[in-house]
Amino acid sequence: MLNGQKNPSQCQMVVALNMIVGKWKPIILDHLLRGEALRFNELKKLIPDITQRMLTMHLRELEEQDILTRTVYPQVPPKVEYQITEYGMTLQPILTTMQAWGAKHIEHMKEKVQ
Amino acid sequence: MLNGQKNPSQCQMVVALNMIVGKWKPIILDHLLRGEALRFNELKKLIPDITQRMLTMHLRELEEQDILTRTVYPQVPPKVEYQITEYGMTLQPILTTMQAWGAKHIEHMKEKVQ
DNA sequence: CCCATTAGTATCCTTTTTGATACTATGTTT
DNA sequence: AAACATAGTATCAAAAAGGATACTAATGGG
Repeated sequence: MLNGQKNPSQCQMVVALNMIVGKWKPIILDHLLRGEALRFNELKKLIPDITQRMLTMHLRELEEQDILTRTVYPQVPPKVEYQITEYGMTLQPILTTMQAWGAKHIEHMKEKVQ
Repeated sequence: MLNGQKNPSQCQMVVALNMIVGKWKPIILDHLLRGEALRFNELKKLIPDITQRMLTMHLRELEEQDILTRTVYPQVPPKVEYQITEYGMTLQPILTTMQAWGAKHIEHMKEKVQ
């Protein structure tokens, strides 16, 4: 399972992990994985506590990694749409697996407390 | 898929993610998921570039989350063994899914460069 | 008595990540 | 002419993560 363990960034798991780590990235991905294009401000409203700066940064990183597309409509005021790519959709199994595990883990923690 | 999106830490995906993020955590988990108990120094040798500090910190976090057990043998020099728990084993699907995706992504990146 | 061994701690420092806040461009509307 | 809307930047500050290095305890062996 491990390859290149000298530097973690050569490890296949870590390569995958790096696509989804970032304080708000899984949440952004989750919204976009529903398939519809979303404007910057729509995402901002869906994720109220994110700062514009972090939203921009995460979106730019995901764009650079072919996970989403950024489409600028030459209008004023500006309109910019973000949409998941086909390649980005391949991340779905990772997020789904994590979501299922996370749900169970929340139960696990409740038991521990009692 | 999203629940509690106000604070990312309430999101099920993020809960799962938090178990495996940390520079060396997936690598530690990968070694322990093979099932055998490993001593501190054995892990250190398997992961040469990790510092003792980070190894200790990651192991303690994983222990606290019921992912592994820490067994101290009262000997001198000390012997401490770390072993994955049954609960920790349930992380396997996440890591396997990520590993498969990571492998494909490395190919994807190669194509992009050429 | 001194050294080696193991599994750590303690301290300080650097890097990375995230946050707060203010600012910008530019057409449209009032 | 001023205000508004959108999608950002820029700058500085704070917090979190990680790294470097030195130190420790206890005992067995030489």
